[in-house]
Amino acid sequence: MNFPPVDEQLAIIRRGVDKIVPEEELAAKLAKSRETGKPLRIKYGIDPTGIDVHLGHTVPLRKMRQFQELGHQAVIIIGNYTALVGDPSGRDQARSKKLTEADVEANARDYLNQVGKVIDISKAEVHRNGDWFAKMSFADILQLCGKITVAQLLTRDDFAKRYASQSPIFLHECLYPMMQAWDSVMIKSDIELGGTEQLYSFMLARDLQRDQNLPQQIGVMSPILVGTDGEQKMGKSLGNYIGISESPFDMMKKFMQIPDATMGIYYNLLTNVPLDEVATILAGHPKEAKIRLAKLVIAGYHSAQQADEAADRWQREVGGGELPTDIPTVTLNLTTLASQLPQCQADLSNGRLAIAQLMKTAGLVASTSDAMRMISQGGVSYYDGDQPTPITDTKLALELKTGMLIKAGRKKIVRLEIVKE
RNA sequence: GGCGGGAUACCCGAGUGGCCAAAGGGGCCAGACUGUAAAUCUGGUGGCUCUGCCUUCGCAGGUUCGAAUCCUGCUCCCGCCA
Repeated sequence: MNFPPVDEQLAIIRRGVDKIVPEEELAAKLAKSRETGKPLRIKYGIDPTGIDVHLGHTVPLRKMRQFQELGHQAVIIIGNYTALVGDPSGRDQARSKKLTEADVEANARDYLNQVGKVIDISKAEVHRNGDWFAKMSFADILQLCGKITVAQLLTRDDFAKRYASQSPIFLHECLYPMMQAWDSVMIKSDIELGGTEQLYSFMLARDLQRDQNLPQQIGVMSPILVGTDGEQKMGKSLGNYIGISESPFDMMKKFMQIPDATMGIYYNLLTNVPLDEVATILAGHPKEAKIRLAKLVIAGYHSAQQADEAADRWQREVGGGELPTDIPTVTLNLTTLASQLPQCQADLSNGRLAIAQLMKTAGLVASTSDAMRMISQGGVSYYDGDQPTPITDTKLALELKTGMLIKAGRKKIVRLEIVKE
């Protein structure tokens, strides 16, 4: 195996990385691997808790990919056993829901599928930590526990906080970092990838590796990726994420809405564009820079062609104000509608419907009050042909025609299909 | 166990008998501007068969012509003491 020179490798590894601990050992490890021709074993562990992989998750995974491209060995740990515990990292409270083994396995497969879009899974080793944990006896576990003190555990920020505030810390949660560290022993990792919040577990792994007379791993920790709001950590619950399984166009729209100031971080962490080139790009027009960023990332999960198409479509439909190409159709059955909306029967028998009712029925708004507000603010129009007709009368009884478009606000639009029976 | 404070709309938070569908801020929605970024400005933000009507201020009851506001009980939260 021929590895690139250590300096070159270091430059690639360091990019976009927050902390390398201990940093001074990294060069030596790389040098040794280069001399002996032995690839380093790069560990990345995840808990199969049902993850919809988004760009935030791809940051360490991309780092893994880079290691693969440098010739090192990717080792993915599926924490099927640890998933039964729940990672306490960064949590102020113990996790409540417990997963079944079947859930965990299904999640694991789904996860590997998604991960394969970032790393070369065919060249990666995949282990499930249940393979070794399930075999351990209680005596084995006790022995392992004997290597960690409570004081050590309490150096963890999250545990310390919970302890101080007298929130419960369950014993099985205390074992979580130990298990994660033991994984490193079992697979003889040289480098572990993860977020900065993993520092404690990474260091514990070093202790256990030393205890087993193994070379100690180095933690390579990525920063947290901010979400599309540019402020908070990308995550599902905040709705500020871009999922890697989303359609090119959906990704495109989300990319174009990130704050300008966030582009630099995204370029750094989500692309391989050399950093000096990134500086040049960012010095140019922000819109162009954003489109370029979006295309680069989208191409990685779809294809360059699809990325271009998504960008063109965005220019037309969003930038250019053309009607979208994927307007959903709403079918209105006048007969059933008449029974659902008795107060509108007279209008319906003439093929008409009060605009607020129409908007609510079509799912454009949540309530008729909402519809009324939007109309009075000039946010609603309809297309009976190519040109929009603004609606200003909140009580308008619109004559319904199949093919007619109703637009509410900038983003919502539906096509009507009228059925009479 | 004792003492005290609190629970208000998506969130924070004002409101201590009528002028309260409830100040203010955040968020969100619509409009203007624009590169659907940011910033800024305007309006809006319980529901409805909407110039009016109905429901909401932890839960249940009571006082009153009238209650988010007063009284009683209950639930939950937070401080301080034991």
